[in-house]
Amino acid sequence: MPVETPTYHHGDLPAALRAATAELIAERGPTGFSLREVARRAGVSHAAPAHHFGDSRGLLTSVATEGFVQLNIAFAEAVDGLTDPVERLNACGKAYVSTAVNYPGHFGVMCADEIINNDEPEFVEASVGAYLHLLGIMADIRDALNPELDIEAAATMTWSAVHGLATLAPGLDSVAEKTETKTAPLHDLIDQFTVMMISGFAAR
Amino acid sequence: MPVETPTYHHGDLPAALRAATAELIAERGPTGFSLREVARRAGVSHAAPAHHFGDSRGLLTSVATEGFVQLNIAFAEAVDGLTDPVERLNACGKAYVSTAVNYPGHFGVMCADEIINNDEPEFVEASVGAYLHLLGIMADIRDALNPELDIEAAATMTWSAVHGLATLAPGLDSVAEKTETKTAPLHDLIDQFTVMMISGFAAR
DNA sequence: AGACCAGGTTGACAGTGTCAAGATGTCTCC
DNA sequence: GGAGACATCTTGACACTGTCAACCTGGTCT
Repeated sequence: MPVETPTYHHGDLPAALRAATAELIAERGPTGFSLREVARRAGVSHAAPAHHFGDSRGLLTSVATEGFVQLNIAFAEAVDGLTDPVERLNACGKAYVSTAVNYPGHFGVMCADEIINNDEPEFVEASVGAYLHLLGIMADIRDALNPELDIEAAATMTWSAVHGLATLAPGLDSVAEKTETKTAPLHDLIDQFTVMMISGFAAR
Repeated sequence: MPVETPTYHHGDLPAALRAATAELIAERGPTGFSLREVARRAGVSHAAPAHHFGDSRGLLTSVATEGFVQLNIAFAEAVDGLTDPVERLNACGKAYVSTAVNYPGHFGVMCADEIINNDEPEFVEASVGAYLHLLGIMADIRDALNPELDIEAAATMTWSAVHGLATLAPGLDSVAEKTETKTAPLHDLIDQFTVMMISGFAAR
């Protein structure tokens, strides 16, 4: 996330545009996004965003980058003080889902490769950083539990599982209603998830 | 998926429109979808789709429904002849990812609650059917391995894991490139996934 | 034969992203 | 302090979009 220097006309228009974008996507989903609506909410003319972000992909990429930066912060806070790699993995899983739930607008574009410039340097740095963080935890787990663990595969599986959970989370209740079944709280699901993954990772 | 009776003007316009929609979404993603472009590809005027699907949500819902119907077929074919519940779960996981990869246009809208009418009866029937299929396998696994297994939680986790994998699959290679790591083939990942999940389900 | 209607077309409307051109405030340099 | 120079934002235009109303048109039924 680039730090924009406050400008004279508007306090910090780029930040305001990102906030409005996240808000709008949280309300209507990525397809409901509209550059003009964002400009309207930020109180500027329809062409103002172009001056900071080029086109709408640029703005969405900036929001996605901000989301990954936020995710990295959440990861760092989650593992703070934890030494046991298993606990660290669990904490990061919860942090991932929490971030997705708390920043739905950001999360909606973070993995939407179709609508962002996923080779923009700042975006690459933030997203790869998050992945490397997970990979580091996996390396610790390998060292502690199972020297033969394929850490890349384990990281991919963990990311997939948590990402899927975060993606489907908003619809889980509606499915439970239709099928007349129950849904466990997200928090508990992640705990069970971690237990399963870990027992799998340890099992060689 | 409703079976449309061939009409006199066009052979089977609804099916042609669904096919064009899936093709378009596969190319440009859900946000790149355009009703007029779909009509253009089907060789009809821009207002023709409305006659069959009401608005664009109706068309997208129909495509999503078709995707779930296809998924149910894939599930049925995958488990055909298999008696061991663990093998059935593994086969369904692969069928899920295969369907997502083979029908990217359909997959892109199947879980996109923001842009479809997810309470349309035909859609509910098809999507709930797929979930119930998974739930049935989980019940078999519970009976065979662990009577205390929470099958709803297990089903949610499995669906999340496989869905996440299917969602992230297109981007895995690009991530591997950026981080200079390796990515195992999808097929192998699912195998490892199943082993892990099963050992988790059986535990305790 | 005549009415009816599903299926499709045409034309209009407001809304969209993007581009070019103009306005306006702030900075630097002499 | 005045004058460019520049970043920032506005205005206006263009082609495109989804949706609606009005209009044809080929097939069906009584």
